[in-house]
Amino acid sequence: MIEPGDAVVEDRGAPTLEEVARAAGVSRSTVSRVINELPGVSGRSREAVTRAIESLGYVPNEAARSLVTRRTNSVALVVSEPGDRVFGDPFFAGVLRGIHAGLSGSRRQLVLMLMAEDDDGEQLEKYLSSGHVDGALVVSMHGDDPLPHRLAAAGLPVVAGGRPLSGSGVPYVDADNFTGGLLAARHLVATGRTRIATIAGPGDMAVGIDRLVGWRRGMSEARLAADAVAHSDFSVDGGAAAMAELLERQPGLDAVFAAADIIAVGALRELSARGLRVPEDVAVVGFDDSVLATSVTPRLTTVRQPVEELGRTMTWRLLAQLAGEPHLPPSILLPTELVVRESTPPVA
Amino acid sequence: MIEPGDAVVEDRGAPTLEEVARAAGVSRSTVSRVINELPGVSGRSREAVTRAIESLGYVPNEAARSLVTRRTNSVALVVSEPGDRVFGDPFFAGVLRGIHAGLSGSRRQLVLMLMAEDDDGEQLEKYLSSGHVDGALVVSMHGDDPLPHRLAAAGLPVVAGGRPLSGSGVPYVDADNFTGGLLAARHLVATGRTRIATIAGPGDMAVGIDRLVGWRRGMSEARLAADAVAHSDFSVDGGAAAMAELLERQPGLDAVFAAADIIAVGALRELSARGLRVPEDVAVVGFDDSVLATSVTPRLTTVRQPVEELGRTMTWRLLAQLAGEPHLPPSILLPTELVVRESTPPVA
DNA sequence: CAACCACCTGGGAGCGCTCCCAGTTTCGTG
DNA sequence: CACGAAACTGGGAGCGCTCCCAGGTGGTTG
Repeated sequence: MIEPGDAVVEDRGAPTLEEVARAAGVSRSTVSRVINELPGVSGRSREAVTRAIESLGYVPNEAARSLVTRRTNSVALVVSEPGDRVFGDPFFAGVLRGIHAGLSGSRRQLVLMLMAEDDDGEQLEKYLSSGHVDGALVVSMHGDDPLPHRLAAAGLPVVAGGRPLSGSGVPYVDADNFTGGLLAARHLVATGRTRIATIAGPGDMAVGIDRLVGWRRGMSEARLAADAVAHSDFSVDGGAAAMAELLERQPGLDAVFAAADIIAVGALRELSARGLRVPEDVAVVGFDDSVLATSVTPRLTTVRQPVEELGRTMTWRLLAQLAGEPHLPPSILLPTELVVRESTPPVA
Repeated sequence: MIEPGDAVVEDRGAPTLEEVARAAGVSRSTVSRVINELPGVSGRSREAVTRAIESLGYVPNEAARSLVTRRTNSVALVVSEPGDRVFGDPFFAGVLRGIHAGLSGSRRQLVLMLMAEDDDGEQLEKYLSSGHVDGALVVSMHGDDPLPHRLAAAGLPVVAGGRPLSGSGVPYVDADNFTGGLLAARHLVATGRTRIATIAGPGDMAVGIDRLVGWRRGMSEARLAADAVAHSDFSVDGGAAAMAELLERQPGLDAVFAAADIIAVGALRELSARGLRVPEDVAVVGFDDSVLATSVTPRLTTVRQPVEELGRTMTWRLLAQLAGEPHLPPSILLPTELVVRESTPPVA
């Protein structure tokens, strides 16, 4: 109960534009101009406003701003995978770091959206395509995921991380996996191996396919048979199983290109279990140049992809699109390079 | 140029409440009531509104709503660490999964905020404490991080993941690291080891301290000296270096408790490099029960902590607080348990 | 010195929603 | 059958901001 005579304490909520204006002795409009760094404000006013903002600790109300500008100053990072796989993956960690770096300085927030296991994306699609975010970065593991395309079709600016298998025209950023596979094959050939196998990634992912195709190309360049192929998911156990399968089929193989370091680790385990020495009996090349590559013995020759750069580039591409920049490349391939270590010495 | 006579196409933006109301033949208010599941709407109206919403594909404008309710329906996940460490860490991945699970069904978005390397948190603190999110989950690696406390002091509901070192009263959820360390020590004692060392985590983190203190307690229970202590960060190399240090100081040690599986992996590497066999010469216990524990040979005895549960509990605690629930526990400790594998057999 | 322009400033309108209150209808009861 | 209560409904106000336009002020020019 407020008694007459009580000092009614002023609402101590966040200060508004209006209050800043009053404190600075100018109008709402002028404060707004200062905040948005628009021209047409005298030095004197600008300074008064800046001081008032400082002393009141004013922070613009994003909701109010968003209501009128129809921009949210946020972009979504959509991970369309049960999450188990993606987080904890050093590859993804690097991408995320790149995204963050690319976003810093743009005053935009990152809204993380994980696809629920039981969700068909309906919910998510509706949410995203109805103005809650300005754009979306979609990291799909499975290249045939329809989500990126559907979001783009709904008018939301989208950049995919990794080439979507369905050539849907969604702009994407990816590492040059084809060249990576090619480099690996060429390197193994150059070291003198001839019975070269590969453990490719899943056949329904672009990474799986592209690296495999690159390897095939390298094999055919050298006129070697390119039929020792096994597939594996990105896990140690998967890699081990695939290695076992290859050894059954091709007991005499002398080299293997694994489509990921983690797969290579599994291969190492299986080779060791069978008493095969690396690199003396079998040379091994990985992919990623993750921390794994240098943690195992022997340290892995591997194909390095610019992970952080990938995240940064995705973000740049999206922000540029949001800024309405013309002549943006529809998609971008980042270079991969071979890093030679002890797992692939030249044969004596 | 719009010529007179041109059919001016109606703005095809997202439909508004007003339009839904018109389509359903009711008022704005009634539609609002339906959307917010408030009582006091006849079945007939409710149905008409539902149909209209469906057919127009209406999605509420969060900004407008947020402007008046002063709620944003989003919570921040603050990772106050350069990110390099945190993402890619399977521990964090599990926590994140738990957070997501805890959030699903609450209609709240997760806004990811990584602390920039060069930032002192000023920016972040200002942003967070001025109404941009309803609450924050703070995952700090370093326990003396002032951020959780400062956010809470600014009036933002905050739950910390991991015990903040400065006993600032911020509610937190953590694994029972003390008991974990205790269990590890007791187990090693029970298997017949007597010269037991530990590689603790960093001394400025609660995990480092609590696990160490638990181990010390276990050692003193058994009237064993608890002075073979080295510290390490959470990395393979750090673990190896610490192991080396311990072996210099205590050449005859027969067991080591590493405060993390990744540290244990480093220890294994160093032991192997020095020709010491695990478990014959030295028994090893890890912590986390991460995928690492079962990837190495021999598979590690380790202390399991309920990682996903941790994330879920943090989220639950925060949402409960936001909902204004009374009698919330200020902080919560989740149980840890020992998982025995081949790295710690009883001595013959 | 009138006329003009460039520069700056302030206030009104309105973004889409929730909340409040006043009205209207419907129903149960004496 | 009248009356009050309960159930439902609709419109106004206003959240804090941006955008637009109508002014005001000063300086330059013919």
